[in-house]
Amino acid sequence: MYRIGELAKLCEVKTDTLRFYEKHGLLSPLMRTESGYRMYTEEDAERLRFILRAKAVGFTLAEIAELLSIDLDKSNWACADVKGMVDIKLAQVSAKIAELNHFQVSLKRLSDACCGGPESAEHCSILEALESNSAEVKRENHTHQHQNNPNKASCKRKG
Amino acid sequence: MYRIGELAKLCEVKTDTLRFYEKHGLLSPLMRTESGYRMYTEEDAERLRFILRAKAVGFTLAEIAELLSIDLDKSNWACADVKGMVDIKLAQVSAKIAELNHFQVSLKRLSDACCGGPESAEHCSILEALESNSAEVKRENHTHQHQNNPNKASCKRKG
DNA sequence: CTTGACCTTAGATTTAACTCTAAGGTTTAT
DNA sequence: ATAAACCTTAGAGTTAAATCTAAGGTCAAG
Repeated sequence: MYRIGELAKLCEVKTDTLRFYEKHGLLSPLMRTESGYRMYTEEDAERLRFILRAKAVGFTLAEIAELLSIDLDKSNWACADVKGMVDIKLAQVSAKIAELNHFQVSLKRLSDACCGGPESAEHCSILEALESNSAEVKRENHTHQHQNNPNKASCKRKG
Repeated sequence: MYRIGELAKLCEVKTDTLRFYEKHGLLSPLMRTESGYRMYTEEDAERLRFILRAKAVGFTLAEIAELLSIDLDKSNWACADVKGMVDIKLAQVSAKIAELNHFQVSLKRLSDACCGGPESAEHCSILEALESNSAEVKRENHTHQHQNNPNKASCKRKG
């Protein structure tokens, strides 16, 4: 039997989080001491680990609540139901990755076009790309290069 | 000159969004009609497009506000400053992608281990994986296969 | 002159998952 | 017996970016 702080430490979460999970119906200790302290059993700890594992693969708490209720009533559910949830989540995750890949490609293109030097941003390719409609990002061509920093890669490049 | 609804339609955002951007200092039309209607200039429209382009590469509104203020005062900023912001965002995006890739791999593994059929979830590999500590996901081996659905791929696989 | 589409404001609500605060009761170690 | 470390509750705050609501003013057409 664990007190809330003990279970929290054991599973590396905050006590706040355990109370939050209780308030949202994910994990409610069956027992309380006379003075009202929550007492968690090993079974409660297992349930918490289930929650944390499900979180670790990307499920939201609402989805985890559903998974938990299925888990407690397995015989009335089919593999198709469970796999369905996983596959929906997989599709969501893949969609988010696709969006972020888009961001990543665009950001990389912006970053690569900019010299990143001490030159004034007056001709910064990044700002120009954000100002203009074009999908393409133009390389900088600083007409007034700084005399200092001779070791820095020049922003003048062919193209 | 555009009224708020016109600019909103032009740029495919809601009027609420434009008022929200104004409240947060991103886009404030210089003019109002006598009756108080916002009147946006072409310059305002360009500024909105800047905002939308920056959003499209993943910047938050707070970051976009910073980019806009740099853009209005370019000569006092260096390329390094601008590129720095892009590179920080790139790192954040890459980190998020890495996390989601982790989710994706785990979910795929869970999905692949489950037959997804009408079999009872009592021996569902996905639930078992969430219940147990092991990183590995075991394939299902339904001892009581359903007699119907003979066309469905069997959950019995070697391994 | 009235209907409908548009505009104004301030402020509340949404989503997700906590995180924190205040005010107080309990347990344990010294 | 008292201080430290723990626990309780209800409820507010956080983050981001809108989105919605209520109550009302403006404008063009018929």
